[in-house]
Amino acid sequence: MKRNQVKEAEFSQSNNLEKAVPLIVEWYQNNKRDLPWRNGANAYHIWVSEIMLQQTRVEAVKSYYEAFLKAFPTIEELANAPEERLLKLWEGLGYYNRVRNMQKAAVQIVELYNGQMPQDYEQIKGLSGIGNYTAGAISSFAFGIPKPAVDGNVLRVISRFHASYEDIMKTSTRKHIEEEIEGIIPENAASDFNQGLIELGAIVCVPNGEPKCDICPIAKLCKANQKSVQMELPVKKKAKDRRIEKRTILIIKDEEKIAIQKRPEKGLLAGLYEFPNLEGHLTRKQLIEYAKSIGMMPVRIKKLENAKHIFSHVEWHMTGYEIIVDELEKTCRTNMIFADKKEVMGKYPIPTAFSAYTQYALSIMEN
DNA sequence: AAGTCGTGGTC
DNA sequence: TGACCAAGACT
Repeated sequence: MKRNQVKEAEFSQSNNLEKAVPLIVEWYQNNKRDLPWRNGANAYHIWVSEIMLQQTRVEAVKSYYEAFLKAFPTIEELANAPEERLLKLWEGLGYYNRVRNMQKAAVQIVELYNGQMPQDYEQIKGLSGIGNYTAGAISSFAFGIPKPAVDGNVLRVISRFHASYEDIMKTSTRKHIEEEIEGIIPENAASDFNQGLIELGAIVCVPNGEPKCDICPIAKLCKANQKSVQMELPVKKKAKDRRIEKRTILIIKDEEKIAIQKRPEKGLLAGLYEFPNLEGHLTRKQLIEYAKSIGMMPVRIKKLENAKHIFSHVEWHMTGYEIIVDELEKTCRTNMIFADKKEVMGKYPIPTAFSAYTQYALSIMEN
């Protein structure tokens, strides 16, 4: 296709989407959900919500959002928080680098922008953990800056709107859609338009099951609706298979405390805490061998239930043992930490992956 | 460009 | 049950 024909095609598509703009804005103003982060337009609050919402459902975010802002009411307080406290507040939300990057950005904001979110798209995008989508969301939601905020909802809505079979996982597809939106985003309603597009994807042009075209404000303009191909779209290359890892989890306990340890600073669940664990499914014999090697004095060993945890790209198939030892802290030659029940619950961030064993550990500890 | 990085809901 | 999916960013 020649250059002028490409331009013409883009123009005719944009022209059609342009007709939808006022419909989306009006629909959003009349149909938006009442969500905690939609009270006012506080840039910090919007930022926190957008980071939490990345790859995460609204219902899961709500309670974390409230607790996080209560703990850190200002960007400066976030910048000064101990990492362990941050991670404890993020415990169970997943993608823990999000909160570490958010703190890095908070430090940048304190040092460069006097503790206030800059009101400039490029400066916002320059902050840690803020990519194209989140920069556009903060810029437009908080400040009305007319930049696109293209997330998974928008990709789905637009690819259906044009009945486009471009793979939405490709960088090039997202770029095309961002450019198209940049061309038609209304200067005086950037926030409502961007949020409307997202909200439309969230509650009308839904990802699971049949989209609700009967209540969609732009159904008449939608190519997928006209051609009845909504369920085929968007096109998304399927994820590759997960690898399986076998692990043996150890609940090592003396009369009052349980052993935990800090995970490495990089990689899966970086910087969080875990129960000591070993690769593979160990036999009782191997376990006793291991206990001896670190100077542990096992009094009793009990096999625990198996558990499985599924991550995006790996599965843990776990088995566990409870090991009762004598004088834990005096005999163990490791970097383990010995925590009481209160500390396991309220201080150390322990990911959900271990939940079966965390529950068991808590059940056998005294208050 | 493709792999990494969590968890819980849905069909 | 298992596969897919969710307001992505980083390397």
